[in-house]
Amino acid sequence: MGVSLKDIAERAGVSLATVSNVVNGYRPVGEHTRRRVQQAIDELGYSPNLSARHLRRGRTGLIALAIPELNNPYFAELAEIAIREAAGHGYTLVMENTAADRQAELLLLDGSRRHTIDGLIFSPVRIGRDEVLARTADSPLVLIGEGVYDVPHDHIAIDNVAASHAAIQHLVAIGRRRIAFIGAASGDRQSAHLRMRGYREALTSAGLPFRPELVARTDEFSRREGMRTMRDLLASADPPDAVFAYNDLIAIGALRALAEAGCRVPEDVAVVGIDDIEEGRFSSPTLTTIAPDKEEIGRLAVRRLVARIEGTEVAASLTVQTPFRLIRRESTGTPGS
Amino acid sequence: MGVSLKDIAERAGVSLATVSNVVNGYRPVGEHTRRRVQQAIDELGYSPNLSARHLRRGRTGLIALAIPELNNPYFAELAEIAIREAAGHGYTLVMENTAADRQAELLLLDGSRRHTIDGLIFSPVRIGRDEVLARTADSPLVLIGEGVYDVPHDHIAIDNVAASHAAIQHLVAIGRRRIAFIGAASGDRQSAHLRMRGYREALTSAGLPFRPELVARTDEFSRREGMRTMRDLLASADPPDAVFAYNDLIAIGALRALAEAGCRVPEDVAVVGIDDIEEGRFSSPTLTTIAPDKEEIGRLAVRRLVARIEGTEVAASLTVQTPFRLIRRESTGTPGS
DNA sequence: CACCACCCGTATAACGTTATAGAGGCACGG
DNA sequence: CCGTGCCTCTATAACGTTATACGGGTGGTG
Repeated sequence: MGVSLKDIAERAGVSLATVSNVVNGYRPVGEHTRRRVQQAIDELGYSPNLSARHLRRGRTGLIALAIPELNNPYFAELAEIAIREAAGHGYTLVMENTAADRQAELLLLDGSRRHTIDGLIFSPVRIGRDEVLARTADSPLVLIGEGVYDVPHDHIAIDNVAASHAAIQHLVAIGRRRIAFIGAASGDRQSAHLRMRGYREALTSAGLPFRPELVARTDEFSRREGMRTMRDLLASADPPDAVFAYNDLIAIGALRALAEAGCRVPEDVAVVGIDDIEEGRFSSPTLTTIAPDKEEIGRLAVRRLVARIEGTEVAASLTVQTPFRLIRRESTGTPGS
Repeated sequence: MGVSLKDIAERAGVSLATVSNVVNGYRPVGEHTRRRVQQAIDELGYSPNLSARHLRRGRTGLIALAIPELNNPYFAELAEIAIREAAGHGYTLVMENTAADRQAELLLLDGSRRHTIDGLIFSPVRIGRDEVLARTADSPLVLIGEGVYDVPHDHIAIDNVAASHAAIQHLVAIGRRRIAFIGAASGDRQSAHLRMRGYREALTSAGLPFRPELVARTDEFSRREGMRTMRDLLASADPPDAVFAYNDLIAIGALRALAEAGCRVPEDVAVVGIDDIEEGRFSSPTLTTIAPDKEEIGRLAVRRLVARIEGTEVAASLTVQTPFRLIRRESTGTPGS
């Protein structure tokens, strides 16, 4: 069915290798023959068979982006950026959904795609340093998001502890004293621990007490869980006057619970999230958030992975902390008002 | 680097072909040798090289899902379903973002992935029947979303006209008379025309006049545009008492504009969208919407594509209309209140 | 004029699979 | 005892590329 190099070669009256060289520009080809070959290519509508190319080259041209949930707009936005960047480097990006499942993460880390992909960009949730070190697959790995350190792989993340500090400081600055944290998690969710640590440290440095009853644990980082836990907090003996949420989705769930309970935001309860998803710019009230530089994270992750795959980058593994900034919106009171 | 069939064959003391047969189960293999081969596979940790397999089989194992925007939660949710379904059939799904750009759509439809993918699931925005008919690529194509008809390809969509009817009927039923439509579009956006037609027809059958000044055109189907156009409508001489939006994103933008203007929803203005994205279940107010069966659309699209690829399905092309239902939420007043 | 260097092009061997044709052994019926 | 057929297994030819080694001209140089 397809037009192959052979067809082009016959038509142009040259050898296979020459056509290949015209296509790849790997070796110089004389002006005259190049013309003829190019013309044959155009006429027959040739495009290379990637399976064959990849077989020969030992690469597949595919890279995977493994994220815990596609439905989380943060990851959808990140994926869009990564797909674009990958295409720019001649790679196709495939998405892998780990659903924040430990088994799925282990499988992916170490093999399920072993011969399918040239490299992996991975946002781990459930696994840590030991599991990453135990990996046997030999394709390059770039980690995104915090939680795993001191491993021989490139790593791109924001400083979660510092981000939490910024959020809490902002809430303190607008006069809040009883600041809750929604999104603490059980054992293996590393980044939840880091954001929690930042929360706790920032409270201390602001001279505020840490109150365990103001920390809400969630099973997942979803709107639903944000709503559920916010309701619980409101029903407690001494409800908070501010909420710092693990991410924007939880924050939006919290906003919903607050609206249902008839609480005014930010007057009664102020809310801050992390991620700066588009949704938070249009919610009522709009959501104050810590905005990571998604563009930078997505592009950098792809670039470093590609560099490793192609052997351009041989330096030791690198950890990059990308910048973030606080974006004030209505949920903590706009600067003007 | 990789372990190949050859390595397994040597270790197990059998031929290449036998190992291949054990792996694929294509031909029966004796119990004894099967054991030995399987053991060798386990010991050496073999996994097949997909590039080679695909080259040989003439298929890549990749299918593409081309959508206008990954950032639109509707498509993100659909993508997640399709990825899962594809994996279940042994295919890897790659996402293609057309950004609702005509050139990008044409390119994709007809070649950019010609040798990369076995089939394409396509949600066209800018192209119509003629362009689809002019396609030269020979891989199967499944269309999703409305707008292109009478082409020799499977096609899965909801009935946009009927969906619009349902939305308008609901608004009429709760007593609205001045119903606006946000999301009309210029020339080539087929589904916008269909939803607009349903809007117009439903008005007529409800005995309401069609008022051009209540139709708002948007450049894209985004929250931002929903907000902008809603503002314009509110500023007009005789603002609407209800809004039917092309999709939930626009509806959410409209909700935001209404909130900023101090309008009560649904008392002053009721709002209905289409898509049933998660976001609309947590917005304030929650959003009444027409819910397509995304699970069905995503799964069916993949299944039919795979059937075409593998030649299982040889029947003439089929158009399937998947069900939808109206979900009443706060933005049109809950049934109880 | 012989030699080397160079440029442009060719022939060919991989890459790891799978499908096809066929070889060897064994049982069975004639 | 031989042909026939089945059941396992093997040898091998593709699939479409790219990389390597090589050949045949041309021009410059000693």
